[in-house]
Amino acid sequence: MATREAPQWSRRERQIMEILFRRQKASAAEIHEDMTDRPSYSAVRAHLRTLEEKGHVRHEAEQMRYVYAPVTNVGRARKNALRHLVDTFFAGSPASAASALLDDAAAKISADELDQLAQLIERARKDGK
Amino acid sequence: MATREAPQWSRRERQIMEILFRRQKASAAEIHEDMTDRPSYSAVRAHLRTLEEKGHVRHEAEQMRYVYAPVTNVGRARKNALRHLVDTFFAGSPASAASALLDDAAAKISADELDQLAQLIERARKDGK
DNA sequence: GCACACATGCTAGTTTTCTAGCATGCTGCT
DNA sequence: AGCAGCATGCTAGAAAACTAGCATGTGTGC
Repeated sequence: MATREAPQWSRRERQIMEILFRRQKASAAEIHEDMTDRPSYSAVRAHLRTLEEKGHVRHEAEQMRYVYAPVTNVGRARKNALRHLVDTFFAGSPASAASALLDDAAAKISADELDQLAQLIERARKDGK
Repeated sequence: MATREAPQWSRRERQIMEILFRRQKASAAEIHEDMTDRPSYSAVRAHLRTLEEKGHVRHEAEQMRYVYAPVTNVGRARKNALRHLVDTFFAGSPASAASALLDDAAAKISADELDQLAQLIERARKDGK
């Protein structure tokens, strides 16, 4: 178990997909701007085209330009990403991952958010019983 | 802000690095076995060699064979990976990520772990004040 | 000593990824 | 109409990734 599959995307494709996941949708120009390590605009468009051919991305025409979005449901992608990260870095334990999250960024979590998390834990406790 | 850089590793390299992060260290043969989508053993070794040249991996001789390990401190890699995931999928909010973690896998978190998490939250609350 | 098992070093070819540039079409302005 | 600005479609070449196979070295058992 826990064997690894080759990532489905190439370097650039992955970079583009992540931008799309973050922005939900974006034009080729926006994606291009979002990259530090910027290839030509043309190259980005070409990648979008191949991503579309492979079925990872779709586009809509929005007043004269295309706006791209991931085909995969974002929630599902999120879960996959989480699971993958938990597997590779936290020996499959979501609890360790959560605790790393809390630990590292404690300062940045608001009181409200802490309350919400506490509630979640409370609920999990009850479900578990 | 939140611009994206091209991933530092190629497909295969990434796959290999993740196996190494998960196992901490492994021989070429072990890495090879860990892949579903298996290239030749030789190819794996070649990748390890280039990863080593690029400084991502180091090896030690351990009774006649090489055992490879990531050069990056695993803790640091973990944090990077978390930050990256939080940025791309949770709009930079560690709290949302943590809550997704708890939510999704609630069933799998033991009572003890829940207690620990609750403690962490408690502590974060106090620090915040 | 010799063959076998199993390890690494290296090289060269194939495949995929990545890229730029040009052709083209549409819109709005003068 | 003619032109500028900005969009897409496409193609072909460059660069990087990926791979296999052979050469080689070193212990182990017969």
